Amino acid sequence: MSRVPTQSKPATSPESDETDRTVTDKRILRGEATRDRVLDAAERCFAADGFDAVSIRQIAAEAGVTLGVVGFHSKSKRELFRTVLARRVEPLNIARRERLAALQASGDGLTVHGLVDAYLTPYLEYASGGDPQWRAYAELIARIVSDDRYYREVRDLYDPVALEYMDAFETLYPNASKKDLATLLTLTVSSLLSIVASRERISGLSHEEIPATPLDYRAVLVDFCAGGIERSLAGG
Amino acid sequence: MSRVPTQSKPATSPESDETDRTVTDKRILRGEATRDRVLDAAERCFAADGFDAVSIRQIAAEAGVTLGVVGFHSKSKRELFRTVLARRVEPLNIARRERLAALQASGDGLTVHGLVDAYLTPYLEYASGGDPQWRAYAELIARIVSDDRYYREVRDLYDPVALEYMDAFETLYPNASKKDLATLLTLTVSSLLSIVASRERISGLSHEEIPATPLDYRAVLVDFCAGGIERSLAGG
DNA sequence: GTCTATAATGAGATAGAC
DNA sequence: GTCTATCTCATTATAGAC
Repeated sequence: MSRVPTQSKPATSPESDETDRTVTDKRILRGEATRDRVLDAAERCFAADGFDAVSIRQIAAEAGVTLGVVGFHSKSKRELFRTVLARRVEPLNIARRERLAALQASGDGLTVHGLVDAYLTPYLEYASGGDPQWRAYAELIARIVSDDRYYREVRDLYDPVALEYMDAFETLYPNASKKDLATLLTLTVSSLLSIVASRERISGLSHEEIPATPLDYRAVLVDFCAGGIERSLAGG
Repeated sequence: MSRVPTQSKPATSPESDETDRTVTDKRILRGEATRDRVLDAAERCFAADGFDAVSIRQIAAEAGVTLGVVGFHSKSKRELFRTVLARRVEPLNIARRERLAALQASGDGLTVHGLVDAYLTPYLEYASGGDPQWRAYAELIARIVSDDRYYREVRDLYDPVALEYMDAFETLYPNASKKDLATLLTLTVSSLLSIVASRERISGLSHEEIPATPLDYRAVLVDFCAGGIERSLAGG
């Protein structure tokens, strides 16, 4: 991100210096606001249609800027994609770590059901909250997880916390193999994301209306995953 | 599919008539073989990179034909996609129906575990079998299920059998709501497909090699889904 | 049925005015 | 920082030769 070089201009008076700095600050502020609008628009477009089906022109139109502006804020379409994906990882990771720490502090309270709930709920809450950008991000993640080509770009951002949860599961099932634990955690994540990605299918099969939010599925989803993990690790 | 009009040519002798028909048959044969090569190539390309990322040129190159040939065999890229998706539905549906019928014929043998196994195993077998085109198709389905934009094109082909399984589950849990049954069946399908789509993630999390085939996950997958359904319908 | 050639459109990226 | 204009390249689809 470049800055307007105020230092190179000779300061002839305090006033002019003050004016220059104000102008610069305004430009930077406006630039960051525009940048956010571009990232938000990209997030919505990528979530709705996928990386390959979206053109930079569409994103520019959605953001209300011209093509050149998008080019200024990100060098390539791929970099734009990665920026969109990366900027929301921290809040999710933090929420999951806090819930895990709370469970572990409670000592005997550590259960499969509690672990699954702690891992799934932050995502469900963001996906169901009032921020449409977070909802778009949730849909984007649900879309790319089934595509190794794109998931490789965020894997390193999400796997550390997933491994911490795997360790917690291992304290409950010390004899379980790493492979089974990794498989079951992956199935849990897939189930979580399919709640966001496949709500249309659910309502199609049940011939009922789509419930309002992914959070409405929390109970059945957590029961499904926790019950599945326990049954599988109990040995059929 | 057009045919070369042999009737418009005057038949001067039995021999020439015979020759004409032989030539025609050969042309048709060659055309169908080419058509299959195009569909196979499209199947592999769509499975590997997704609909939007693949160009018709790539498909033509993969099939070893020119651009015009692909255009001759399917009017548009989208029609080609739909043809690829539709041509393998029947064998899968038949296999699932046969297994369901066998379970129901066994009377008391009907269990959640049995139903889940019957629904999941045909796909796992095709995805793990010797035919690379079936493996590509399995990957393609796993890719598009998380994308309503494409899944709508095959939904009507798969949902009838899914509804038959839902009915079977309902005989085991008469009090369960349609919505819960649809949710749990959707979670089961998502789990199944993620075994094909997320094997790289599983091996990444477990720091082990990727097992040879999706069928290797059959036991843990069926236990997970069956245990999850039972736990969820038991009410937490 | 297959191929070559091309039309028509849209893509990503960037240089330069403001 | 933003915008206009354009370069370069790839795309889908199709018309017409063989």
